[in-house]
Amino acid sequence: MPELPEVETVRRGLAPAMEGAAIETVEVRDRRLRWPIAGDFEKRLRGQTVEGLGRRAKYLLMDLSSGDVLVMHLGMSGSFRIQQPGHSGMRAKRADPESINANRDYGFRARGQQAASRNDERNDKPGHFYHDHGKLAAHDHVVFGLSNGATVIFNDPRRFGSMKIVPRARLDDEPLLRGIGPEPLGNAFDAALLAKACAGKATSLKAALLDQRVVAGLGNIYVCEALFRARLSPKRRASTIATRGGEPTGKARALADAIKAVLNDAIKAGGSSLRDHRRADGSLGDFQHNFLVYDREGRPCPGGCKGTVRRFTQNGRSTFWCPSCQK
DNA sequence: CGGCATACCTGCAAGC
DNA sequence: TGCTTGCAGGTATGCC
Repeated sequence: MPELPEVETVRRGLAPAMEGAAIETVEVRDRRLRWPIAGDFEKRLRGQTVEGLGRRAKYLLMDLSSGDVLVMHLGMSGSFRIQQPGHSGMRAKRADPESINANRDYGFRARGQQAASRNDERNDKPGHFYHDHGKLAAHDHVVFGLSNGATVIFNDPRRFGSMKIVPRARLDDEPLLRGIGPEPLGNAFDAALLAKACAGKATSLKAALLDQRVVAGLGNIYVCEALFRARLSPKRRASTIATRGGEPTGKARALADAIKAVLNDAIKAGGSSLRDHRRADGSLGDFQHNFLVYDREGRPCPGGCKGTVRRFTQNGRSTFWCPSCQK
């Protein structure tokens, strides 16, 4: 699912619910993510206050009062949702967006109702919120119960996502993050930096932009979209947008501008919802309606050039483009 | 080292 | 209807 705009949307959705709250309970229901969740995971999180929620490339970084950072990746199918006290965790069907909040129940357990898990028992008394573990769905792998009553749930059908705890002081040495290129929405990113990263690269522009060492956070959708906006061919050698010294050409400027614009537009729309990506509050992102070429094979070129959007496989993944105006 | 294929995993749609 | 096939938003790993 998620590229930079979707991860940023998730971050913005989770931050208000998590920052300043303590993690009271951690339930790992399936440790088999991309790598097994470490054995001390729960112990290192329990009791910690969430000091901040950041993002680097497609990673979410949860800063904890212990000095640890929880480094999380959504893989292809990961998502978070928040259950607030007083709301059920039922998710609306896509065809029925109005029902998102329709299925309420009480955040206080009715008398005689069984606690759903041992984690609930400590809060299972009148006047205390319980963490609503009773509404968990398939592929809900990690459940955080917060001191403010909210429950934050990580769901990931394909289990390509990951969670790893790293001491903040060693974040710079973390292999998952080390070597990642510039943040495309950061101040440092510009045509010169992009040109330098592409200089000398024999591979295609498409492959170069997918390489997280060149630019952070782009994936298949936004690479296709940025290349279209810049009218550059995905097949072009990456080195051809820089001069020999790594100096930017006009093409590098166009591409850097296109990358920033498409990411900003997508974040503004709350990301793209292809299969079931949602914001953490359950609402859908809208940007998929603004795709110009991605998943639009056979349609007329949206640039009005009389060409047709085509699709071909490049490095094992679908590329969508307009061969008549992307050069 | 750079560039490329492969592997990991589930769900869904299309085709037979 | 039910089966098979291919494809999906990512990235670490291993091979040349």
